[in-house]
Amino acid sequence: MKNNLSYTEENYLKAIFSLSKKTNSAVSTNDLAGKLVTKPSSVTDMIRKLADKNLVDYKKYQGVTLSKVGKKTAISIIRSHRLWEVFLVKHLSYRWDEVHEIAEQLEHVKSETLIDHLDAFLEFPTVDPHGDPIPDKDGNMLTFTKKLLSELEINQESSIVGVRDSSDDFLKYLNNKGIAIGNSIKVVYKEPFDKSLEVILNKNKVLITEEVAKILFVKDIN
Amino acid sequence: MKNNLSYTEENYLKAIFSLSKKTNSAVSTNDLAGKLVTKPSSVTDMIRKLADKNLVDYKKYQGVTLSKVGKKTAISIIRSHRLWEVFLVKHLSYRWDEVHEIAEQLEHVKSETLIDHLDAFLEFPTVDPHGDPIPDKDGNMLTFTKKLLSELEINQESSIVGVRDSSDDFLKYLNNKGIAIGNSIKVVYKEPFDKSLEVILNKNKVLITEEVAKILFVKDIN
DNA sequence: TTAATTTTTTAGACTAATCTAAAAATATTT
DNA sequence: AAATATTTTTAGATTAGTCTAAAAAATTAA
Repeated sequence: MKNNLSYTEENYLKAIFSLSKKTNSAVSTNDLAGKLVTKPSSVTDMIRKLADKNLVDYKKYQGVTLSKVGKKTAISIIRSHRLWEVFLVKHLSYRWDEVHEIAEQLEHVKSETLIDHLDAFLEFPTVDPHGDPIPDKDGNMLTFTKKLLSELEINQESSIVGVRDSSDDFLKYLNNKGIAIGNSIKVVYKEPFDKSLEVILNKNKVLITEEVAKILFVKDIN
Repeated sequence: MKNNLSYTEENYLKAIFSLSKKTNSAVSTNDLAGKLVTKPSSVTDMIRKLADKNLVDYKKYQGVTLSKVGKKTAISIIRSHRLWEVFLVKHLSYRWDEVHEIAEQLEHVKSETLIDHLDAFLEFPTVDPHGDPIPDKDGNMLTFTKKLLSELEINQESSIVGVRDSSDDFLKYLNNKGIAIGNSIKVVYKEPFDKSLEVILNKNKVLITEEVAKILFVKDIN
């Protein structure tokens, strides 16, 4: 039960989790090296080590998948990361585009109880400041398919869950328009000519350009 | 200005700081090895490295002292540690005897701004849950000489700043008697026979045994 | 002030995580 | 299916932090 993984091992598990989520299959050595900004040979070494610890399943040249324990571990690190992000934004007045790097460090703090205490203090949030779901202590989390606003069907009730990229200018734009994560949004008309969208945002009719619609993530409601 | 020290280097600086505080002179290789639970040869190696980075002053066989930069760094780590302890006790409902280990990890999280944000969130506390002073962002902190209650002179107004050792039983005892950090305390009579103390604690007369008086830390007021 | 003891340093080795360069396996093209 | 290209693994080296064992310096005792 006592894991005691190194900072590095934990980051590998997270990376494997996130890559296998996308492709839904075994993760290649090369992709992992890309994600972790390291060399494929280093990845092979580390995967071996993780396989020895039964955290991943691995056969030479076949890529790697998380074992049950490995997946559980990865999810608990993601939980930690996202809860810390909530803390930083909600209580330490960071903006959600500033917190990733700090949470990358905080997520590795080892304690049997810390994250559950933090969770309670934050009143059991279910999404982080980027709109990503936070696993609960058993590893369950909301599943929704995040898509770009530009891909949303007409009249589909949905809500804003995040942004793809976050320049300062874009954040100011969102602020100006009163757009925030959690807002309800529905496309009522797509202008064919310039692909701009007429949307109902928090009960107000607003015009959104294609450029913006390709940065905002939304999810369908129910 | 950009330090970027390793976890280990930071712990050496902290250890040197705390040992030189006590003896007020250069710290010996052996003492450092004892404090850090490592071998003297390892200490020599690391001190070399810290000396190369101008964090300590070191001459072979002469022990080591912190440089100006080294001292500043050590104090900022201590600041971080103690602020995190306040957070854990005040907001995550840990007891003050449970937080050290977690704070040992949190103190090493690197960010230009994190600790100042945390400080503001906690409303600029000046002492940690053990009663130790918290340096402000410029490194200044309250200085007081912590002593055992058993060493306190008759009629000296003082306050409780911490405990030396913290068993569960002792914490329960403190709870029972309504004794907490920050309470005002004054010895009005020392019984020569059993060395028990008659004290005024928060305006109430209380009897304290020698055993207890040797666990409680107090400081003189003004 | 020598001799014995203790402290500190040096030399050489180990582990974790990484790297480069080369070899082996797999995948893609023709 | 053979040739070519790509991916993955292996082999051997490097760095940080540690270790043991032995040598050197400093301290204490006789």
